[in-house]
Amino acid sequence: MTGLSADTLRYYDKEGVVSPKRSENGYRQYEDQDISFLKNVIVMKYAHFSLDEMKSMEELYSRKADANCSEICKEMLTSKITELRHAIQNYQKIVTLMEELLSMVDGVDFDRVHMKQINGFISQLFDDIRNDRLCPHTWPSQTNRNEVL
Amino acid sequence: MTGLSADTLRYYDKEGVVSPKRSENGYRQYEDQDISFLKNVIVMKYAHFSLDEMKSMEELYSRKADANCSEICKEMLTSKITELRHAIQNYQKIVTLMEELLSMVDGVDFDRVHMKQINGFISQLFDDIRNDRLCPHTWPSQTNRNEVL
DNA sequence: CTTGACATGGGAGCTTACTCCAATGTTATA
DNA sequence: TATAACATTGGAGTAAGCTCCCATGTCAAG
Repeated sequence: MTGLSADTLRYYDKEGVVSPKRSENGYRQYEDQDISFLKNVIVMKYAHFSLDEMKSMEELYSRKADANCSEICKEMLTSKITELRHAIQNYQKIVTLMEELLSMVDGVDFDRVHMKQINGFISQLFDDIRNDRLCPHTWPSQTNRNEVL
Repeated sequence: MTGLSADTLRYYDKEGVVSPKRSENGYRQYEDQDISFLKNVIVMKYAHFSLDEMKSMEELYSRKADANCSEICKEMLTSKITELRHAIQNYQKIVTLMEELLSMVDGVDFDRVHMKQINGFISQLFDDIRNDRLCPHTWPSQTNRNEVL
């Protein structure tokens, strides 16, 4: 129904992302709500949500929450929306960049001036990306052993 | 200059993504071209290119290639462009979905009819995503031990 | 000439998200 | 009732992409 493997479903259960009810014999019983959330999991996975983020979304779907979800959940949603909006804008620029590069290699003439323009465009895009403070996978985690002392 | 750690640069060198010239003493010398490509690496990383994909892009920047890159490189670029275009469309829908969910939890009334609509929207989006054949990270790799026999 | 702050490679370890295997339990069908 | 086809758990292994540690090597400044 979702295209996920049995192992993956067991893993999601173990991690607390989707924990369906169990029947008498201990078998997992996925209800409509679970299936619906699993589809949302796949959608979120597509948008590179982490399992932890999905876990916080699970509140919204679980029987526990009636109308509200925790601050953590709301903050996650808000920052994800911002992140995705930035991503859309940057992806559009990246498409332009990739098309430029492709047209360049398809064309007969490899133009150094053209290449310089492209490099300028990359620098610009690089700065845009660096200036969002919302792209966890792009910049290294700040553990930084050098700052220990 | 790029925000990447020394360890990461060494790793990229080892993996053949960016292999700068070495000076007499064996130290890595990053030239303008290398810096430029490293910025592109970060841009590509933002768009979830794998290191292997970046490696194939490296052809375009290396002194080896003058005007053309291999078929593999072109195909990669073409399919990445398509993938990103789909991603943009789906991300837009996901933003809408997340905004719906957020407004729902912020509102006073948690509406089961509303939730049904949202679930319908998720199913639709789920099908859209499933129907692109270009989302490697979303669907499980088809190793499938059951098909061995 | 020593000291300290860099660089090097090799290799171990970490995180995320699975994926597989083995031992065992449950259940529908011949 | 035996057997096959499912389910369960625990735990090990995998791949990507780093991240850290360590023993050495290089080099500029005091």
